[in-house]
Amino acid sequence: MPTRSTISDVARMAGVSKVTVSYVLNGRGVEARISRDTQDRVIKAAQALSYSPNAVARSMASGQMDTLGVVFQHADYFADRSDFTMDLMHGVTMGALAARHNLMLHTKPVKDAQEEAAELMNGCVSGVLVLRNEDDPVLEILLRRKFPLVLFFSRIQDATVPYVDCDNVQGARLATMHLVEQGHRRIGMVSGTTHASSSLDRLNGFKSVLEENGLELREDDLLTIESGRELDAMRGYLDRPSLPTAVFSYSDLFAFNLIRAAGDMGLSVPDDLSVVGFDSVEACERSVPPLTSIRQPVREIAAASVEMLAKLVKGDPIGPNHVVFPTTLEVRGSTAPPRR
Amino acid sequence: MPTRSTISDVARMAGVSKVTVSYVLNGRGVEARISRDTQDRVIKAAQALSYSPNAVARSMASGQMDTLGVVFQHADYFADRSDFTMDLMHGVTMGALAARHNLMLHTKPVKDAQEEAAELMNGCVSGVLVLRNEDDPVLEILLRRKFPLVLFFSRIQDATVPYVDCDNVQGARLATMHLVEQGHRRIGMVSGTTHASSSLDRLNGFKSVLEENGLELREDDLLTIESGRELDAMRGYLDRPSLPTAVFSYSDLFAFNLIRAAGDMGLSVPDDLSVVGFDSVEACERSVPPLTSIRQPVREIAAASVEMLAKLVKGDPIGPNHVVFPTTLEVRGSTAPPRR
DNA sequence: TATACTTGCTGAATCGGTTCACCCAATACG
DNA sequence: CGTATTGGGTGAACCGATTCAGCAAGTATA
Repeated sequence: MPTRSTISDVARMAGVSKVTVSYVLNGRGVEARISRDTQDRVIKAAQALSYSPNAVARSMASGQMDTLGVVFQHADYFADRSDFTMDLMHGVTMGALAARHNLMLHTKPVKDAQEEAAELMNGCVSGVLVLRNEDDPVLEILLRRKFPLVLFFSRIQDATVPYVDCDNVQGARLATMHLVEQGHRRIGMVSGTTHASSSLDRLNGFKSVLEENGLELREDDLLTIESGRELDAMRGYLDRPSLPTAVFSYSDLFAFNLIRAAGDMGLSVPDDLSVVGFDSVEACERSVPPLTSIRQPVREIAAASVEMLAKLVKGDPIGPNHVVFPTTLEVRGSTAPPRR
Repeated sequence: MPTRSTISDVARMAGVSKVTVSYVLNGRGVEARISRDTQDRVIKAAQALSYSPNAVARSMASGQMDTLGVVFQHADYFADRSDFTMDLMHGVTMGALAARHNLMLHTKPVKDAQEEAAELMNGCVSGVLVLRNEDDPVLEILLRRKFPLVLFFSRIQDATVPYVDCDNVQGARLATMHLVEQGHRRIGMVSGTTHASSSLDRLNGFKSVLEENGLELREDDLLTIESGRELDAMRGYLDRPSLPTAVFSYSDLFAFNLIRAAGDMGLSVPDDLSVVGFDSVEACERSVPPLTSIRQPVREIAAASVEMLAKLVKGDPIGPNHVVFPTTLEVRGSTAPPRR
């Protein structure tokens, strides 16, 4: 509310023009050949008035903003208290810190994709980090309008669109190979929504290992969770006369539910059923049994995404426009050789 | 990057002036007496050009922004993966959604408080949500400059500064009364940093109950954790010839560490030592023993803070400028009557 | 017929900066 | 001594909206 001092105030006080103030305060004094003396006067005046430039006006004039947007799939992205989301937030904030940018969470309600895209492109952001998938309408509009964006934890067919993600195929392969090595011959999978690239990649990685080992994936050994009601779905999955001896789960969350469902059905993990998760959240260590899982470097991926986006909006070369981080297998107690 | 259509483009296409377009698109057509006919033409043109107003220019002209800032204590606020932080994020995003605002995380690095405050006041935000404490230099500057702000999960002496928080005194009282009711006569506390209002309030609530029950707080039964090395501090605390039979802990995190330290020292919880935490994080239920704790409605507090800030910047009456949510006691297995 | 409202719309100023082209004085060069 | 060159600085346009005062034409009132 209180009226804050402007560049004109500083100019007046220093006895120079706005232009001079602008140059000096932006460190372009030399380039604009402003004398040391004048520079000092300007700086003194600025300090005296505790002036600091209005970011809005600056953006308006220069067309550049120091803010990057972050877009999630849905408004209540933070509803589940997952390590994944926390690590993601930690990663993006650290990345933004390093890139000297602020971060904008797009939370203004919108009525349709068109409006959402408009909001994004017209917000005070110069680019956005997007966690969306193929054929997301908002993503489509942003791409069509060539708005600077980097996908993170997701990717789409169009290879020209930059993304940063972990190697989901490799992660799934690690998990599956681990099960194969333990001697499992009938392995199932609980997959995530077919709309997410991570889901499809993990499924493909899983299938590829089965194939390489001459193992067959029975149709009903693959459970696809589109959304919600997981526990019920898991129960249904396990309530069959003949079951796989091991299951690779799209996520740790699914895995925990699967283990719980197994318990409900009187199955013991890992004796009756080995389970591998994905994400290696902290709870893996405390769960009973501790969950074998695939770790992806969430913070690093998030930070790298911001870094890439920052370069992109700045016009710097971004190097490769696909950055893929490796994953690692962390063996805990939920996997064991199948019972004889 | 691609040049986007401006209000002038729309004006040209519709054959009217920019002014008219502005009025129509802002739904002020009636007020400005624009004919239905003209309005239609403008709207058509805007759609044809898929125009949407530049938020920066709009803010510049109107002096209002649709963005609220969020400021935490430190840059790596998301480093610990706590339910508290997740719930806070969930709350603020939901609140922002309801208030039709975007949210800005201040992550640009700064060299001092002065610069940080300047960054905040000059960023594209019209007000900030602040989680800071008494005599925080940034907070001080913001207040001195009368920049719109709402404290959340914290408060300061100055009663004119609005805040939203839980009733920390009452929460501490609930916890302590529970221990007293169980028959404990010597009760200790692990307190948090003396810089945080929540910490002081909980300590005061704790002390008040002791006093009311004629119980004395021995000096060495109070452990104050300023930061880090908690586990060691807990060990030191417990490594004494004579111990309290119960301890109220500032947070669940501290409580878990205390329980762990107790285990290390061969003490059993709750047999040798009852422990009450604060926050009632999810892990309370899974821990061994499950942790008795005080629940505060983090999401509601966060959402209410945003709501209040939104009103504040809009100039609407905010009602009471202190909003305090009650807390509840959740009894689990970590508390029991003292051993005879 | 003159006056007063309405209706419908727009010109110009403004927000607070940035940027480009250009100007003036002083010194250097030939 | 005339012409470049350099140092030091500024005027004016512009970014894309908003807002207020005012104008012109048409209708109602007296």
